[in-house]
Amino acid sequence: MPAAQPNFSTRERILGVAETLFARHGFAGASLRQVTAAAKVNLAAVNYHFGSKESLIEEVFRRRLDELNRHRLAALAAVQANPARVLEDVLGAFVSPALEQSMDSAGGAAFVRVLARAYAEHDERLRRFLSDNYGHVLREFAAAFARLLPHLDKEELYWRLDIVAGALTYAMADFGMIKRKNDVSERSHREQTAQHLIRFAAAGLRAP
Amino acid sequence: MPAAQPNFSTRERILGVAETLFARHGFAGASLRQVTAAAKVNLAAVNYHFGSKESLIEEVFRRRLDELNRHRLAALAAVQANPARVLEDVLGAFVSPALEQSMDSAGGAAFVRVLARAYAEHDERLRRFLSDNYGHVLREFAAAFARLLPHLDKEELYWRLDIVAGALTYAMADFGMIKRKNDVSERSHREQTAQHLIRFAAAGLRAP
DNA sequence: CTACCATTCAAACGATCGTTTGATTGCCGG
DNA sequence: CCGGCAATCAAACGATCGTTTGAATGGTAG
Repeated sequence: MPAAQPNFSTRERILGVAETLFARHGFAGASLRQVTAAAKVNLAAVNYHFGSKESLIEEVFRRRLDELNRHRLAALAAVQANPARVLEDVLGAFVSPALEQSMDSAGGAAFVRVLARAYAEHDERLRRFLSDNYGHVLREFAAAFARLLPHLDKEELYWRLDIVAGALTYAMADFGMIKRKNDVSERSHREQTAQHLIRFAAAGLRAP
Repeated sequence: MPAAQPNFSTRERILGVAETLFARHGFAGASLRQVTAAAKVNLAAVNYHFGSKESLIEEVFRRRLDELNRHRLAALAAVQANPARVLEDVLGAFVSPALEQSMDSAGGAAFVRVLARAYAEHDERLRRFLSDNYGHVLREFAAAFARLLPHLDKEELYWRLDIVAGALTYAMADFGMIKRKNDVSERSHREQTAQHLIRFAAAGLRAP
């Protein structure tokens, strides 16, 4: 059960707990009663502060995506400034901010899982929301990859980026079989994940 | 809305529609009332034929997994018989049966999505069920990969296979952004997906 | 102190959930 | 022709869902 952080405001406690429970049980599977009970707030607080469950879901995304997008674009800009940049640098600019976010905040690790779940939901409304708030970042990265992979035509590049996105989402969300061992810290486990991902994806993208 | 195939038995109609709706809305998101209405059967038929919703979910898996596992192991055995086999052959033995299954049957395409959803669900009971009915196949493939990738130690290999599994699941479930164009048949779209996947994964696995 | 306003609260709303019941159907062996 | 049995059916069960209501609370500006 997710911790209810007593020092935080009602609104923030709801967001934090909702993030964790959505990650664990899905959007349909986690009820507002479970969320408010774990957050130690009144049931009606969700509709008072957010209007509806759907708006709460969107707010869970917006809170983290704003920050994540900013960091990703900044990291990409820093990489682009280096004329000697390689594929691994651009991949790192995409992965590292997600990695850092999942360390900083208590629920950050859960958010990566929530993001992965959103992909699994074919809900049209949710996909549109993500596309609106996320699409321009993906497009900038696609352009950066295109410049480093001139041997791939546009269609081939899109195919591969789609695969990369899937692999990234999956691995960062810990959907796979690999379990973190007890003698490895959460931090170094995620760092290892990112490192393996980047190496793998770079090789896949470079394939003739 | 999924088609209710009038010629099939009540039991089979339920399984087919459930597969489609679970793929589209998730296990918690698709209700038995939606399933039975679309299948044009009585609501009580689910509990009569399957006992519970959870048992229905398991039966949706069992029906296709039995066949899929058989075909994958057969394809792997065929590949292993060839001394000149390469990485792409083993990857093909894993991907092709899923590809063919998604063509043969009406709901086969949906099943790949259901399988991907199951990974996103962190439900312990469901993961155990999948591990029991699926684990030995994954282990056989892991051994086959290990023989072809002697430069990777055991841990490194597991990391990469985990990434490959994620990429495969994601891409085959069409979770990504790439949309099938109208002038491309469903069949050739999935064949293209598989082909790109295999090429990408082979390069990623071969990375030094 | 009082009046206000944002917030919290217990309680209830109607809808929908998975499941169960008991009657009804229709086929099939004797 | 009839008894039995698997299958289907309408209806209802209690539980839980997201949401709404109206009163209680508590701090703050006038």
